[in-house]
Amino acid sequence: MPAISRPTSKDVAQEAGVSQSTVSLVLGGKWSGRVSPATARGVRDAAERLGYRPNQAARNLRLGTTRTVLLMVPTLSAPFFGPVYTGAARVAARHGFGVVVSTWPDDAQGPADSPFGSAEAIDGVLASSMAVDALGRFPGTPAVMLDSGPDVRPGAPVPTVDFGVADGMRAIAGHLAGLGHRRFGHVAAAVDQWTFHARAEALARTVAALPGGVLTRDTCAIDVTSAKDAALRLLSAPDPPTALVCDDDLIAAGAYKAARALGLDVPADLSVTGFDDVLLATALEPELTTVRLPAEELGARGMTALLDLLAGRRPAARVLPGELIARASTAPPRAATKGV
Amino acid sequence: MPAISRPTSKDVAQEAGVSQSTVSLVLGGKWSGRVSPATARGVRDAAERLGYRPNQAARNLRLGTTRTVLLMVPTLSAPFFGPVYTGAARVAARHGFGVVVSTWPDDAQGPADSPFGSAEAIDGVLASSMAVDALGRFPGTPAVMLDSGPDVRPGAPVPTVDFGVADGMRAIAGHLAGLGHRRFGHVAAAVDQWTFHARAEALARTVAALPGGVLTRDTCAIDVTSAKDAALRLLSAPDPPTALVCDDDLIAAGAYKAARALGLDVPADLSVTGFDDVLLATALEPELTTVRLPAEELGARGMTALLDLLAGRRPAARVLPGELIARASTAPPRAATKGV
DNA sequence: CCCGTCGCGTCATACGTACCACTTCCGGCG
DNA sequence: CGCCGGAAGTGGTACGTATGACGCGACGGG
Repeated sequence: MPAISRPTSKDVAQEAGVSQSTVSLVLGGKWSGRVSPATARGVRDAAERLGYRPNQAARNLRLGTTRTVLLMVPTLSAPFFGPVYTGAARVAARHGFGVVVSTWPDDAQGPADSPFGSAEAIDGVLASSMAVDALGRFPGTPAVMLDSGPDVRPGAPVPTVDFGVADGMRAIAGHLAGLGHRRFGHVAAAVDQWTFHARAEALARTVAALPGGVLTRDTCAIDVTSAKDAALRLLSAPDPPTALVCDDDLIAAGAYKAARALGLDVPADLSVTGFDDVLLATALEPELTTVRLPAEELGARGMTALLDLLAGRRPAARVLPGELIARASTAPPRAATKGV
Repeated sequence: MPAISRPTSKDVAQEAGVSQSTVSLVLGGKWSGRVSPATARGVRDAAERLGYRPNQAARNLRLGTTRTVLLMVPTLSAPFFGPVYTGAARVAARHGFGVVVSTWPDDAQGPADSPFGSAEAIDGVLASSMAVDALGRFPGTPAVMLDSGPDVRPGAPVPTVDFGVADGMRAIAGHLAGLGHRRFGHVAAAVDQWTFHARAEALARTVAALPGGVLTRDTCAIDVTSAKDAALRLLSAPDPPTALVCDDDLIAAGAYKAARALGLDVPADLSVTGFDDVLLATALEPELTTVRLPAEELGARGMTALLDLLAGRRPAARVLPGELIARASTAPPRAATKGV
């Protein structure tokens, strides 16, 4: 299999009857006063005729830059990170940058020294907080953290783009409190990440500030069955909560299952809320009240910050507000309804 | 901002007191009888001390290969393609290859007209059928198609890895027929792709071969509300179907909503089936009977085929069987139950 | 008539790596 | 003693591109 070698700029030069330098000038676009329009057209035609595509490796070597950034996320199998990629890739493409994705620790196999294969020709790194530990693999590379909280790496400050999850959680709690709920159950993700700690703390503070507010709490993995079990534990306590606040839409799906298993109707007997507003939220019955986190914009903003950093500008830290989406899974508690 | 230049193999050579050639030999691993163990250790130590990382661009240029393949999918925001990536990346990493993702037509921007557009340094392309049209952007590049059907590109044969969707659909129809269903409604995706054509044809043939079998059909986009509308149309016909066969799990979620809107219980009044077995299938209530398509294995097999192709081996076409997953959304029809 | 200038291009080089061809050292054998 | 051969390592070059430093003819002013 003789790998057919693609035409080089030298071939184009020969075809057009000019020198390789001229080809480079013309195709590089900076020939304003150096090449006559006629010659430029000839070069373009020759390139077209031969189907010339510049060799990226040579260009990268010459320029010392790859115009490629690495997006590090824990997984693409979860519904949340696809849109993050989409937003990041859109902004990158607009600036002529490419994006390579690395999932970590999903890719924990292969040569242990580099789970990233040959993708190390990188100008910068955009890393989700869940992949923060892998940042050390790229010392000296400009980086931006996503959703990691404001206090990551106090020694070596790294720009961050975060969600306003605390505000989002306060909005949820306020919404439920406004409906008359006082007994809250928190089905929390057992994941040691800033975003979940922030959610838990915001909920706890809001409930504590509510006259008569009571909060119970249980934890689970981010999957349906584990969430169902945790919800069952909360609901089988004496004086069970009238509203389950879930850290995540998928966890809320587990809460639905728990309610169904106990013969409770959502939302008449039990209000349930999620977080993130992934596709699932509108596929469930009833549709889920949740907080929309603009994942695509997170990727876009993060990429913008990273490109700023690469251009020598200092990016501003940025917080993207979450938005309460009130759907059909929340309603006044039975007791309150009776009370009125 | 003086971009701090990383150490090169020349720096390592100086540090170790040897020539650059020797550094290359040692770090390249092919020094079996050419370099003394003592020298090799010295080189390794020096490299470690300086934190040397080889420059990928230079290596790519020298070797004429990038050890990187492009995965082209329509989007990462849909739940199906994340696992495809995961499987592909796992196999690639095991062989020292990296994967870059391109979503298309999601990324429909960029200076595509210029030959200096964002041309990627790529050894091969792994393309989902939904992105088949973009293959033309990489002429002469080895490629493997995923889920495109056996007859794509008759002129220039391209290896393919497909799902056995026809068998999967026959399994669904057989399962429903075995429960006693005779009146089927097909909520079909209005997408012009082989996989959906194959599903429709397999279902039509199976129902036609069933004594007393009746099939009605309506189409929708792949989203919940559009699917709900299509399902409502099918269910509001005279003599409505007792089972809705959906092209996709998300469409099945729409069918659930239609059933609920009409006051029908799933599965007592209406059986519903999906396709793909994405995360959603077990989050719904009742859990969805569907066909599991091993998406991760599709990516893995496709990558294996592509690496074979790159190595000069001729990959065998491969079909991955779908597996019927009978859950709680299917049951005998009311009429049949009464009949017994 | 000569020299500066300008428009149009070309020469040469460097980026960092891998690898072929070559040299040097040195012990052993005829 | 001379020669051979293997071990150990080095010199040099090429990959394809971008770009600063030049060449060169023509034109025009002094």
